[in-house]
Amino acid sequence: MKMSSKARYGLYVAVELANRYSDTEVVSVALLAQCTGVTEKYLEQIIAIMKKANIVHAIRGASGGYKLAKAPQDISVGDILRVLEDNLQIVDCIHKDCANGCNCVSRNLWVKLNQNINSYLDTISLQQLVEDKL
Amino acid sequence: MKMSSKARYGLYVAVELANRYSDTEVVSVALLAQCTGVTEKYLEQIIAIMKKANIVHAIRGASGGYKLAKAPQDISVGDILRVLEDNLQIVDCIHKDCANGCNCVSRNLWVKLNQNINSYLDTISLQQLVEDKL
DNA sequence: TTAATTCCTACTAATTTACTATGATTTATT
DNA sequence: AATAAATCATAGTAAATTAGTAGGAATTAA
Repeated sequence: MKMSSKARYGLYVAVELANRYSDTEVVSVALLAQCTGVTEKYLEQIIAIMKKANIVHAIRGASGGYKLAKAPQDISVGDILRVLEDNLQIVDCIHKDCANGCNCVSRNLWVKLNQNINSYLDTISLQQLVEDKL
Repeated sequence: MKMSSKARYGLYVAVELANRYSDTEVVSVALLAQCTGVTEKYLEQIIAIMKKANIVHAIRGASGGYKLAKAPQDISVGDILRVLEDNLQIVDCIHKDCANGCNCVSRNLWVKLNQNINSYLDTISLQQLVEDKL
């Protein structure tokens, strides 16, 4: 039950973009890689997922880069982590038809735990996170 | 960020033992394996961890088996999952000295998320779980 | 003495994660 | 038009973790 590097790095990227948030400027992967200490190539893949989920917006070509698709106060940490961490689902069987062995009282626990985690992470905006107001 | 099979199976075992809780009777691994659909050999390893953590108590020899070390209302789901799921720690870097790259605002988030998960799971006793009163 | 059980520990197969690598495409700048 | 700086797309691989399998020793009730 570890948060993956993918999700952690993705959040780091979001934090860096939030710190540099502006209507006009974009940030290159090269700079994000430098700030986060993650390779450019790996970040590209992670950012691609975030782009697809409309968390970041890209400008292609020379002097292109990435920016947040919305203002930091309008993006929750939950929004970001869900797209990078398999919808923040703690166990797979919740939505599966697990006829065998799946103990239903435990299953209810997983559902509640999921709700707990998601609703907590949804209360925190990227803005709050960068201002360290948790 | 998936709960491991180890932790899930361990909780299933705890639920089965809670359902059969009595001062005198013990339950064999063979029966637990049958109820949970997990192999005896794998359950043995999982139960060994739970025994070491004083969650279950063992009686060796013929007609031996396992029982809960405490009453179901005195064991929390958090108690069980922590011993099976690396102390329910969502990221490793929290207690490490991560000089490079570790973005501290994110780190605070992991700490809070951990607290959130642990405190939720600590409010739920095995008794509540088996009575499905979440 | 036997059979039923827990206990101990080494090994292995499968899966997932975390990258690396290559190159195409796009676009501002000169 | 050429160049350079950037994103985009996708295949491959190495490392780590997870999830078991396997064999047998130790214990104890019957």
